[in-house]
Amino acid sequence: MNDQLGSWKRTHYCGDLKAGNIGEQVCLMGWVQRRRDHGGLIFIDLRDRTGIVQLALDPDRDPEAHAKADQVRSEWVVAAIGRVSPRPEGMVNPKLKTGEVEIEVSELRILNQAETPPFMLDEYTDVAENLRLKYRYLDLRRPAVQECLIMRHKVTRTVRSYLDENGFLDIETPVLTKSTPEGARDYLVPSRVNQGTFYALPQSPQIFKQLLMVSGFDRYAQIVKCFRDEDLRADRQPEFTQIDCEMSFVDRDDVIAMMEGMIARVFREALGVEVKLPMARMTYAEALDRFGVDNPDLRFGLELVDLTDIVRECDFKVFADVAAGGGLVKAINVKGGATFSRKDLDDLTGFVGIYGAKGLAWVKINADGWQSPIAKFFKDEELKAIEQALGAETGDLLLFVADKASIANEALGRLRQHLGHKLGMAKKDDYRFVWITDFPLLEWDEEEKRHVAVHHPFTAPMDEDIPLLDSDPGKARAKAYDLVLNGSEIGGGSIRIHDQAIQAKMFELLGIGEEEARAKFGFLLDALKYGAPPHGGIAFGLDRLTMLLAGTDSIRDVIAFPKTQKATCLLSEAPSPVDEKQLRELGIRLSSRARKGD
RNA sequence: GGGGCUGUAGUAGAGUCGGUUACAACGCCGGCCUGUCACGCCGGAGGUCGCGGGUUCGAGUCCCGUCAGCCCCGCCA
Repeated sequence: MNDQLGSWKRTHYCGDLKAGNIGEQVCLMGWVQRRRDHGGLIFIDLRDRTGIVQLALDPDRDPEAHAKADQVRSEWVVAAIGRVSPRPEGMVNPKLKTGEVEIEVSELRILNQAETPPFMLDEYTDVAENLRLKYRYLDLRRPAVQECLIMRHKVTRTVRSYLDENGFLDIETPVLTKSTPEGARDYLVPSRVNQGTFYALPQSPQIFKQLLMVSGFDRYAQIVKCFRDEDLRADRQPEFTQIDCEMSFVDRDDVIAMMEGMIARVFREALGVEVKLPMARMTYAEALDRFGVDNPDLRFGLELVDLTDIVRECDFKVFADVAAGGGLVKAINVKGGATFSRKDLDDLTGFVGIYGAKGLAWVKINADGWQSPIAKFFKDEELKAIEQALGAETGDLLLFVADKASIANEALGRLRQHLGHKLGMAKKDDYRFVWITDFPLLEWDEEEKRHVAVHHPFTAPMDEDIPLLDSDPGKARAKAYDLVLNGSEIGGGSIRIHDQAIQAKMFELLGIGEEEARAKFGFLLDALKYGAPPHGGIAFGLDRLTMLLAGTDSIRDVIAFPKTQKATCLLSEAPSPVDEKQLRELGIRLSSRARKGD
């Protein structure tokens, strides 16, 4: 039989008690982390979200409370009244924040019992993630997991106050909205009132925040859920949260400066880390050239070197053919990498294969020259030129990828990130920010045989590239920018098109016909006719940002109730079938395949 | 859609070459213990080896399929 809370009022949190509280009468409430029964004395580690404090129950001092403590088990919910006392000589526990004190309990109430949990809620037990997710409410009791969500709270709190201080208005946008072409697959919601039609959940509030600028709100911001029905990754969930901002009468540098200030403030208040401003910047072209990717990790070197011109005339047919065919031959120098085993090199070859590279050439620089399957194809002056370009010294390992530009860059760029981490060159508490700018506006989609927007269809071209929209649209650059931290894109945005004619031109370039543009985006095109101010903005991935601040490798760690890789919730068992009646109301009939659960 | 890793008491693991009754740890239950703090000591219970099929005299172990979780490619403006 449980005790009632009665008139008891909690006076302190467990983790807050220290030597300064000695002598005070306190009332504590929480969960039993552990009970240690010495036959006579019983110790209970009482836990709440602030930490743990030790309750001491002495049978001589209070037999009734001691008898109750005898029944108590792990994860039972108890309340205790007692006196904060210093621990006896030599009994201080330095591992505990509250280790200098303990509570001499005079009265104990069992508020609720608990079944033995399916896994131990201590810091020592490693539990399979599917079990953690099924019992997420128990998993969330663990301090390490709570820490991540507390970090998330600190981020949102800081962001909200910064944006408020800078005149941003928090305005909600619809969750039931209109499906748009371009971009990710939409989550659809059937309409009961208008059978046969569907709302879409927003991939982002993009168009609505632009409309708010047209309305004259000047600065908008929202911490908002977004939905994309695409496959999951360690850093991707189907519903995720953006810090979404938009500003009027600004250009790129204004947005960047405002947002740098916000990120610096977040790092100061959430981590105590000072970020040096202004942050570094790099063009997209430079990032690709030096690092092979548009999200470079700048904590280490290992930069890509373009050898295409050096090997153009060489006898190694693979390199020469790629160079002649307009591809790239690039390499990185792994300092001291000559110790890599044959298996290491095979693994690295497999690694670049994932990104489509057909091979990975390697050279070990030994004291007596090149050790390499391809050494024999190169003349002395070519060897020298390659060594010089890469700054090669004895003991180094040179790794080459030759392929069309997109594959050579990505494969070697990913290899660089991989090796940087594997070789311990990326320190966790080293935060290297860089803005990537001057993205291309469009890229050619081979499958669909048309241009698609690199950022999104509302991104403004650079002023000087506007004429290119007619002559050579593939060459036009965008007023777009991404913020990259240690190899992760944490945010991205752009200056938007505020001119109706340019927006219409953009749709045309994307192969969206006038009629389709009208049907899908007519309300935006109309709005742009009624005095849209120049405007632009950005959105940060709150989950990814929090991951980096919390130092975890999985986005699930910073989401209270995350979904599995198959986009299911192991706790609630969503998604699930619905009643036939619900479907009838919506005018929906399932295919026989769907009914069978194929 | 594709590639890879994992799946054995409640938990996390060991289980060799296919061979007797599937191990020890933590947790759980009972007993002892008045200064522990991942307390200690003694005893006990606890198994659909993910699931289905196959090979074999014999399968946790080998083969095929399947399910689930994770990592990755594609996908994610």
